[in-house]
Amino acid sequence: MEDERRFAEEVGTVLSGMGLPAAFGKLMGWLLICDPPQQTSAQLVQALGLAKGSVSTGMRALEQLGMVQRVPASGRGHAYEMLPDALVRTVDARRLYLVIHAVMQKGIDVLGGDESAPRAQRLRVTRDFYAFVAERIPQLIDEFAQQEGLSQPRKDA
Amino acid sequence: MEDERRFAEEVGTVLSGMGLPAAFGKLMGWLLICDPPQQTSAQLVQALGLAKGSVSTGMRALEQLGMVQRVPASGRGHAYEMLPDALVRTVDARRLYLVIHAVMQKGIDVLGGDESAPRAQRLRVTRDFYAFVAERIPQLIDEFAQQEGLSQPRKDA
DNA sequence: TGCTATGTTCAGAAAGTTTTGAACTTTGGG
DNA sequence: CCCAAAGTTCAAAACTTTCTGAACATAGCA
Repeated sequence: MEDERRFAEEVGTVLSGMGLPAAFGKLMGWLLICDPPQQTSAQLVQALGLAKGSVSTGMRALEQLGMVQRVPASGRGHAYEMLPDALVRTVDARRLYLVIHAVMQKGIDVLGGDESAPRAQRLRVTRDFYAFVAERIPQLIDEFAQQEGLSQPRKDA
Repeated sequence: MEDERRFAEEVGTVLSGMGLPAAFGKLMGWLLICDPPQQTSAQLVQALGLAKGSVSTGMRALEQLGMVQRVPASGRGHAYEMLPDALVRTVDARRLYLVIHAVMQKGIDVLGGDESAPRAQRLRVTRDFYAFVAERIPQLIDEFAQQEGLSQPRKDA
């Protein structure tokens, strides 16, 4: 019980060290380990000692990342439940790679758009690498999903 | 000239949006596009309008990530030069994946160490996924290096 | 060795982010 | 339709991080 809460705190610390809000990490840690897996906002407030506002904001983020889904709760309102493959989805952040790809292309354009120019080499290698990674990540995830027997978690957004 | 400086600023903004210091991003952007590729601290201070301290700190970080190397400069001191595959190296952040792997294992331990327990499922899938990714990333990088004709950028740290 | 260019450190200022909680809105039961 | 529970928003406070620049250290030339 207390160990589980401590685990949530620890995930909070780790994610915080990666530049994410601690509240976000605590919620994630708790939802990974809590019993039952469905938790209402009120329960999360209680369990983690966070303000209602922080839970609201944090859960919205987790939802938008596709890590958590709402489920009907008895009475009114809803509960949240983390998906089994929640963290798998986060690696599928193709957007990140595509942003870098775009910036590198812009750099090449600044240099006159000549890809073969020696000065453009670093930019070109970087651009191509991120394109390569963005292309490969979905394959990697599929491969894992298959060997693990998960249904494909392909995200379309 | 002015476009190039603007490019550096833009990389600063993008990386800043990813939780990294803006000065770090500006240095990276400038080193990706500058001519000549070798730049002294004084030149970086001048080009980017950063304080000496910020350049010093930022360059130390870029060096430790293996993105930049010191090269002898005429006169005293040294210059920095970004490696062509600098950003390729940053994806090879296996440490990140292994940290998450370790946290998930800890969570399973909190639950009594029984991997087959239903409650441990989310933790187990996550742990295994990060192990999988940590294992595959080097392969992915090698594959890219080969198709691009780069010498292997394997980092041992 | 003295002198200057170069580089680093670090304390405080500036900037930015997260958290909180009170006010507000929404929802659903009776 | 009213009321209470549930959820959201947002401004201000608390906190954290980055940036700056002056003081300090180091290295090489003469």
